[in-house]
This record gives sequence, structure tokens and C-alpha cells, in this order.
Amino acid sequence: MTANPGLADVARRAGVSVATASRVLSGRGPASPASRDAVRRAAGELGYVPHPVARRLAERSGTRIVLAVRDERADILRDPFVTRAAAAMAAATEPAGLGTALIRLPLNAAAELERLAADRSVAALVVAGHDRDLPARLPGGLRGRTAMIGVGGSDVDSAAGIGALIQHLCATGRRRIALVAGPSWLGASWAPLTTYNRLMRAAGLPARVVHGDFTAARGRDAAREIRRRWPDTDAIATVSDATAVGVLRALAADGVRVPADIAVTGFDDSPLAEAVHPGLSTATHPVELIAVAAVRAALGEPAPGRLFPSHPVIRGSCGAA
Amino acid sequence: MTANPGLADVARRAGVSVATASRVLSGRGPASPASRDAVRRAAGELGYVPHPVARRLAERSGTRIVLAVRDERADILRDPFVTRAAAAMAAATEPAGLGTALIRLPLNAAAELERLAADRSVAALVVAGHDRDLPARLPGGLRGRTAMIGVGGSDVDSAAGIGALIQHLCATGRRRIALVAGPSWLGASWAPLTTYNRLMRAAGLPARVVHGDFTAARGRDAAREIRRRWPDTDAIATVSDATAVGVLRALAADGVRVPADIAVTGFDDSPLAEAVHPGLSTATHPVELIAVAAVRAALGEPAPGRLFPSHPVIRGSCGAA
DNA sequence: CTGTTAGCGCCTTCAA
DNA sequence: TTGAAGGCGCTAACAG
Repeated sequence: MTANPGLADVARRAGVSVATASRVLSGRGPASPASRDAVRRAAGELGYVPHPVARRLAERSGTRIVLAVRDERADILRDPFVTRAAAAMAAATEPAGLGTALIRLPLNAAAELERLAADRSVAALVVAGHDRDLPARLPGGLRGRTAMIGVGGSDVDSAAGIGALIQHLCATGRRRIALVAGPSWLGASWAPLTTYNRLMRAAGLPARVVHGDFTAARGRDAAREIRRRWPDTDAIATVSDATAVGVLRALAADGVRVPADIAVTGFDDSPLAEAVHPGLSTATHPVELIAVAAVRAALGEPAPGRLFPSHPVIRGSCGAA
Repeated sequence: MTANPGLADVARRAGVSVATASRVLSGRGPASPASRDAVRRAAGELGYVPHPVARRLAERSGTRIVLAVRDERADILRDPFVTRAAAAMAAATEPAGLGTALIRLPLNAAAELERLAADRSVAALVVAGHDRDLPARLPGGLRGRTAMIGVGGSDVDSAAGIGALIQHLCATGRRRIALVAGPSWLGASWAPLTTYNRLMRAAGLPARVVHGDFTAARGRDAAREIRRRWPDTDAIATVSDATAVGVLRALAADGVRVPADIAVTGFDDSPLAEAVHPGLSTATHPVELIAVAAVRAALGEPAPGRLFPSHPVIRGSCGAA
């Protein structure tokens, strides 16, 4: 077996020029059915495999997608949400001959953004955990090849998912429902919060909100704060499984029965949800679909959608009172 | 601001040829101190950023590392271990201008391996979850640029980590210690198992082994099997947190107290371990370090090591009897 | 619709 | 130690 056949070999065997072979194989320019067939057949017979790197160089398009996670925490790249998204992107970029790179972007990182914009190996950028005004501060060179995960980009319909859980709580007799919301600076916190407020108002129930941060530690504190401020609370909804786990731990430690005394719900449907006892009622978070949609959007391909459904998963933590 | 400066611009400004500029900036060929300085300065003043894609094309080296996970389960790419490893690799490849791609490799996947070998965008391959004989079946083109994660490659010192947990069990008075080992076909199952056997023999204790598969469901069944076969068991060690969680669930459901009646240990120090109640004693699994070492090894760079330490993390699940 | 001709930006022999 | 020249493999104008 000789070295890898190149486009020239295919063209020669098909009796056409390299330009025509290129057009056929890359699916861009025009080509007659006849030469189309000839090229395809020749490529097949030769076992031709295009060289993605050469292709990308010629079309000046870069060979990798960078997932930039905006967060101040140094260990954010180990966060389960981030690893799931990065892995999904790495899987999604494989068939295209591309790769995925992962980077943390401190909130104030203009220099890093400039560097990414100047790096011609970057085909596209996907940003997660952004605030509202990031798009405006994006270097010009990145515009048109950047997609967002979260508010304003590919996102989970957290309002629907958490809304369904809250309605389930109402339907099963809970009347004093508190919410551990997300951090107020994060855009993603807004939808669940307004949904909660709307549902409480519609049902004539009081709104009881404290803010969390997606950690179990804060969930613990939040649970205690809620019980101190509103002792008759009979349900605690949260916006992340990790937070809900913290709530469960605090309630168990304080001798509160779940779900008999207080029902608890999470969000994400992570492995945690079915590991704890009682099983945590939660709602799904299709991170993989979202990540893939963001990749396609960033590459300028038709994306399969922007808002992905979240389905409630009912387990023991919000059973009958 | 003009377009991105190229090597030619740098060379012109430094008063040397592009060849010399290339030698200096790529750090390969010889170069006199004088031209070295001139080139470096020119590059700095121009804000020169090399084009990784062009460079890789010229040196025929590929632009991405592929992580291939060998498993029959279609959803293996969502496994927390896999996502952690993929994310770590995506982070590790970023500074080099490379990317990471993720792919599942069925056990019998010669064709896929051939495809990877023929794909010139693949700089290197990292294989996880392999069996012993994979290296021998690797296509020739992949040899020299493939690294393994697990037995025979970059791995966690699971024998030490799990050994420490078992010794802790012994030291705290456990005498009937069972092990839920890994699947027998997996090379990684061997080290913990032999360590367990050795420790039991040394302590004059009976060996009680059943096989698991890293799932909670199997952990449940394994716990029941153990209690049926050896009713006086007072500790159950496992080789994964997920399995241990299944064990905990089964014991709780059957009215067995942990740790009073039976102590339980896991492995991985995953988020599950501190979410469950009682907290799961486990040992750390430095997946990130392992993944990075595998990347370096696959790229032919000096790797920081092959066997990474695992430290026990003691929580409530193996407290005093 | 097709072929010719330049690149894409860098590396690397080779002779000097 | 240096420079000139020829790739790396493919795409993209531009005539035909």
C-alpha cells in the first residue's frame, strides 16, 4: 500500500482536474453528474480520505471549537455541567474532523478574548455562563462564529421544567413552597424565579425566595434560613440537584422528614438525584443536546433549536405529605 | 490594524529570511544569537501569532487528540469518568493549539481504528477502557502516537487507594470484609482484587468476592448476594462510588444500619460520595492528571508519570461499628 | 460546467 | 549559520 492518496490521484484516476474533484468531494461548486460519479468512484476505489487540516488551511477556517466557561472559580472546569458539555462537544466535533478545546474565562478577560480572536486555529467559540453584555464586548473577529450556552443562546427550558415540579408540589397538597433560586447576577436565574413567582401568585400562595449558588453547602444554609424565616414551609424547590442535596442533608440533620414534613425538588437530573435517599424529584437538563446545538450555531450551520425541553422526574423526595 | 502578520512579515522586519525566522520561532534548526534576537523582537513588536493549522500541515502532524473509549454501552460517553477525562484533555490541548475529539470504540472495532489511522487530522490517540491485547491490534500508523489510560498506561494506583481503605476497615475492627470487584474482563479490576486478597490472607481473614460493573444497580444486587452468602459480613468494599451507592441503597432498604452493622467504601471520590447519607468513605481518582499525562505520552512528550496516587477520604460510611 | 493558476502559512531539505 | 526554493494537500478565483 502506497502513501495516502491525495486529491491529485483521485482526479487523475477519474479523468478530471483537481478543481473538479475538489468541488465534488467538498460538495461546493457545480459539477456534472458524469464527473460527479467518476470522482466518487475513483475516491472510493483509492480509499481516498481528505486531509482536514489542509482543507481548513485553504479555506481559512480553523480546526477547533473552543468552549469558554466564564467563572471565577478555578475548579469550574471540573464541574459536572461543564464536563458533560465539553464531552458532548468533543463527540460532536469528531465527525467533522475538528476538535474541542476547553478554557476558563474570568469575568474580566478581554485579553483572552483577543487572543482567541487572533488564533487562527479557532474555528468557532462557544461561551457558557456568560452575562448579558458579553456579546457586545466580543472582539469583532469572533462575531459571526460565536454561540452562547444559556440565556440568549442554546438553553434548557428551565422555566417549564421547574414550573412542572412546582405545579406537582401544588397538586400534591403543598401550600408553603419556598424557592432556593440561582445567584441573582446570573441571567439563567431569572426564568425559574419569575415562573415561581407567577405560579405562587396564581395559586394565591406566598412567595418565599432565598438565593443559592449551585453548591450543596449553600443548599444547607438556605434550608436553615428558610425554616427560620418561614417555619411552616412544607416544600423547598431548588434550581440544581447539588443545592437540593444540601437541602436534604440539612433537613435530615435537623430531624425534618422528607417528604412527610417537607418536600424537596432539584434540577438537572444528575446522578446525584437517584443516589440520595429519598430519591430526588428533579427535571432533566439535556446538556448534550444544548452543547451540540451551540456547536452547530457557532459553525454557522442550521441549529436544531435554541430552547430544549426539560421533563420532570418524580422520585420520593416529593411524595405525599 | 492590518491583517494578521505572517512569518514573512516577521522575517522582513528582522532582516532575515523566512527560513531563519521559522527556525527561531519553531525552536528547531540552528540560528545565531544575533538573528535569534532580531526575530524574537520583530515577532513581539508585530504581535505575531503563528498559524497552528499551517504549521501542523507543514509538519504533517494533525490537529487533534482523539479519546477513544472502548465500551459496548452506547451511553458510555455520558459516564462521569469519561466526561471528566474528556474535559481534562480538552483543557490540556488548548494551549498547544490543538483540540480533543471523543469517540466510542466498540470492543470489536478494527475498521474504526483503521479510519483513525488514515485520518491525517489525528495527532494522537488516547484509549481508555482497553483490554490487554489492544496495543497489538493497533494499526501500524497509530503506533508511536497512542497512549493508554488504565492498565499498562496512565493509571490511578487503585491498589494503594483501595488497600488503604481496606486496612482502615481492619483497623477499625471489621473482620468479615467482602469485596464487590470490577468486571473480570477488565484489566483494571485486577489490582484491587489481588490487593484485597493479599490483605485478607495476611490478616487471616476470609476472602469474599463478587463481581460488579460500576453501576448502582449491580451494587444493589451485589449487596444482597453478599448478605445471602455470608450473613455475618460486617464491611463491603467496592471499586466505584456508583457501586457503593447501590450497596448503601440496598442495605438501607433491608434495614441494615451503616456503619453500625456494615461499613461501606467506594472508589473515585465523586460528587456522589458526599451527597449520600452517611457520607461515603472512598479514595481519590485523579482523572485530570491521568488524562493530561496520557495526552503528553501520546504526543511523545515527557509524561509526568504513569501511576498516580490515590488518597483515602474517610466519611461516615465506615465509622466505628 | 471545467481546467489553470495561485495561494493558505509554515517547514525543511539543499546548496552556499 | 543562512537563504532560496519546493513542498504539505486542498480550495477558490478566474477564464474558458
